[in-house]
Amino acid sequence: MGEKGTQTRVRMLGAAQGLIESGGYHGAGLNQVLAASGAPRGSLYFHFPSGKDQLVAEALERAGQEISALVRDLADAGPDTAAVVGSLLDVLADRLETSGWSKGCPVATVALEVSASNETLRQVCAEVYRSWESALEGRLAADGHPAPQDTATAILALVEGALLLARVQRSREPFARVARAVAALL
Amino acid sequence: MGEKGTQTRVRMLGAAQGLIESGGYHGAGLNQVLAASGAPRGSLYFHFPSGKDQLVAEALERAGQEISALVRDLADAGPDTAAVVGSLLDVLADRLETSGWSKGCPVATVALEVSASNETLRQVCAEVYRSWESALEGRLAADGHPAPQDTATAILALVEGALLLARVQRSREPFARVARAVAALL
DNA sequence: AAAAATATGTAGACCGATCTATTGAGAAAA
DNA sequence: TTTTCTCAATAGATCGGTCTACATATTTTT
Repeated sequence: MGEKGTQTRVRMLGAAQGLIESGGYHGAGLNQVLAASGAPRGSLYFHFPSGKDQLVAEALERAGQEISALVRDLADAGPDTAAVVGSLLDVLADRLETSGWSKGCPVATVALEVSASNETLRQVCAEVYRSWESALEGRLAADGHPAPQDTATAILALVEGALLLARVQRSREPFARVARAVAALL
Repeated sequence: MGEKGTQTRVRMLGAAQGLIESGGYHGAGLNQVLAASGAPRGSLYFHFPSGKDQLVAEALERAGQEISALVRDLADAGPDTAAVVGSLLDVLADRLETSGWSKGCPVATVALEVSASNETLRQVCAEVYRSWESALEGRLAADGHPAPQDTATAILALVEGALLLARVQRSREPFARVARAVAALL
């Protein structure tokens, strides 16, 4: 794989990631991905021989790793779990608002869209959530928290719920309320 | 509106509701709605002159009212909020599992799909969530709970998060964990 | 070092399928 | 008879995917 090839590939993945995040699987039409990345149609099937599903799967994995890295960074920096989750909510709320309420959870939309119709992509999404959950659980266990597994799942559910509600209502309010609830929970 | 007309209309709404719930906006193709309801193409545009968006909007409102009624019934029956939320989670988990992991939140998928591209439907979804939230808040306030607003939003976020995670992972486990977290929260 | 051969990408025309929407004739109900 | 509603044919756009020709590197051969 030459230099130019990788560049095009990365551009296409980035374009797909952005479109998926704001409009899900069906919101990321191949024509739009191509237009956004400036690549012609043939290049897509050169770099992603299995077509759209392969492109979407790789874009989801990339997005998943980005959030994982974010959680890891915050987890290393924060004094305790409560502070970590607090700043995670802040970062996500900022990201959502500054994007014009279009960038919420990068996998939730696809997860719900395809969970009943595309087993491969469903598993990709499940794996992403699993990795986030275990990152949270690790930090909770390190803090000596009782029931780290239950709490990690609950925090993930709260964050996903907040992302959904805030996006639909176009308001940071759900984040603020959830943050206070998390403080009470931990 | 005659008897036969209403029947067709209701059948179409029901078909749309089911398809939307398992595959979202794009999962509910008009051909599928028509096939599932046994109605011809022309009838759809007779009963829903504004086309697909009107059909989807009414289906979402119907689904919203069904869940509102469920929450209201449970809220009237349960001894306290913790018990109410517990049985709500049970009912939703049963519904999800028995449907083959296809019936989660009836509005979440559409909400995420269209929140950046269809202002009308976005507002319909926002209104549905608002009504559920206020139903929860009412029960919390009646129980004399401190910060009923924060807690209602947090519970709704938890429930939505659990529906998402359980559906993607095809497991009741997220419900069980969230239920224990809710018990700790209340 | 020059030339030939091979691998790596680019480029867009084109295909069948599917999508939502429109139309108008005619059956059923009031 | 007039309104209500059904029914299928059809339109036009867009979808994901395939195909072949072409350009640009990289390697091999002479």
